[in-house]
Amino acid sequence: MVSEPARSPLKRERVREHLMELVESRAPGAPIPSERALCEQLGVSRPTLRSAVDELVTTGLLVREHGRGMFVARAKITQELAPDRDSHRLPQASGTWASRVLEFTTVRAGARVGRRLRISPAAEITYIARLRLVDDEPMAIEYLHVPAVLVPGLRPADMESGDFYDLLRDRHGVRVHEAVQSIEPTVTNEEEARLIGVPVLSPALLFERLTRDATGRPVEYVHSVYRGDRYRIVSRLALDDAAPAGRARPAHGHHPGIPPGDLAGRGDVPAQMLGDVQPAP
Amino acid sequence: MVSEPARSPLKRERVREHLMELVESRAPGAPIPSERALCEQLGVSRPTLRSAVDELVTTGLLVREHGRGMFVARAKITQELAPDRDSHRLPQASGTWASRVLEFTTVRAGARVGRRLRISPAAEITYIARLRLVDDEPMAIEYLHVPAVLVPGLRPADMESGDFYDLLRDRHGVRVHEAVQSIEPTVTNEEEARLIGVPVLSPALLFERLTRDATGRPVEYVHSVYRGDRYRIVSRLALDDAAPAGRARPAHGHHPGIPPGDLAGRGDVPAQMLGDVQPAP
DNA sequence: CGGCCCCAGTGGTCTATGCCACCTTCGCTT
DNA sequence: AAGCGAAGGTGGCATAGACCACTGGGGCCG
Repeated sequence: MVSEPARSPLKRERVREHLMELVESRAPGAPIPSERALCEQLGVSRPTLRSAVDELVTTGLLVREHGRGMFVARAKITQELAPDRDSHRLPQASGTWASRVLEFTTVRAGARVGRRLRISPAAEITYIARLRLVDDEPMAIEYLHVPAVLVPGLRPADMESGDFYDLLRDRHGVRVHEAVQSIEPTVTNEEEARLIGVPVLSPALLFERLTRDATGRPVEYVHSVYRGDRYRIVSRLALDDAAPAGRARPAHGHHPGIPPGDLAGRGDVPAQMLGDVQPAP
Repeated sequence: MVSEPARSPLKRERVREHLMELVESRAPGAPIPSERALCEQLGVSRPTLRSAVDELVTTGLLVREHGRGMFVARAKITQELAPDRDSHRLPQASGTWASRVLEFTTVRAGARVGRRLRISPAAEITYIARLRLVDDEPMAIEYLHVPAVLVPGLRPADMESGDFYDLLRDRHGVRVHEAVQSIEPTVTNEEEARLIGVPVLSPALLFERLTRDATGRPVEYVHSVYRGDRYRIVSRLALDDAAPAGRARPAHGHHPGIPPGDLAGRGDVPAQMLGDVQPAP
């Protein structure tokens, strides 16, 4: 990550070095030469130049604007390891949350979603994509998949206000009971980046959730992407041996980020998660 | 991301969809056809095919092996998020965990760590960097910072086996009580990528944790990076209205990934996190 | 003068192609 | 039988060129 004057046999590396110096010599927001001009200056092809630029865009040093040019990034999007971050952002639950429906259709479930919802791939589902906003700024994209038979007459406007689970209960007689949710890191693709307003390949959190009613019937499959530069999860962990009476002590291994002791590991984890069974051959 | 039978004008999109179904129809670790074969099958050029594969690789669905081929990624290690209900059975982390100490020194705390641990920047801390392995494969890097006065005589070997919190209690008389932990997405830098064996800029989870004893005194500040392609967090959520008597119903907003209803914007979350107080200007 | 359109320049996508580095395998050599 | 080495397949890197989509401004036309 640091200097290293050693020249790499990779042209990309050399180009990247040049670009970084170019960035540092300019003020934030300043334009840099066009791709074609840089290609000629550096004697490389455009795909090579672009691939080098891609890296700098990912790390947040450069921004591209279609039809306008490339510019030195205004502020660091993603901070590198050492979190000197002066700005520990506001608590997650703060701000005013709102939704904007991007898409609302009834389509066939298809193989993947059908498997998760335990319905036929040909069965119809209500598919809803909505943007989640906090104080009018995009925070996440949510893709909902609900078996169509469960929510007859559902309208897009229903998804822009109020609580969906309340709606399910009060108007469709469906009471959500439990959910299994997975959280993993990812990076944004083009569509996600555009919708939540961050560069492509920015860090993000990917949530997947399968919700069931009391009978165990899947009622919704949700897939959502939260921008990583504005969202984080905070948890308080009780580690005490002498826990408040009557409450089981959560062992270390129960918390993400606190692996079990070296000899403790073994594992049969729930083989099926989110209903996506993958029978080994 | 999911479903959406709508065809995109982008070939990459179409190719990606094909690849995803191909991945899901195979067991983890199974090989998929070669790049050149897939190009012919799908009628696209190799750069296009490769660009689509790139997305799935950074997403963690596919892995490439130079000279061997492409394979469906293995399942992720999963851990359960702090269970708000009594944690039932099931071990929360799979695999056999081990550690390898990379660095073990005593240094001055410095401004950043000193602030978090509530000690003088000039005070000495024991700094430990260790690699966390699961089934002998690198899973995470952990950077521990502990006030040196708390752990006199601690040796590197102590950090390679057994539970650190047990060690603190039994040998140093320090009983950890609670911790505040934040989880956020990031991407690997050069060093991290090298240590945990993933490409640079791969998705990863960044944990930060401040642990305190019963008196509220900070005893450890941990900063760790988990590879995103092999690790995820899974949580079971109880959403029932009619919750078991006497237990508060977890409101939606309390779960990451389930934002509060549109009008609900509330927010009581610890204003200060990880001891890094930053009064808003 | 005002509004519209067109056009040049920019990034975005895709193709076709070549060569290199790496891994596996299989047959030849010792 | 054991070892070695060449061949063929795989992913990795880079090229040159074409066309599309978007932006902004300047010139044309009303």
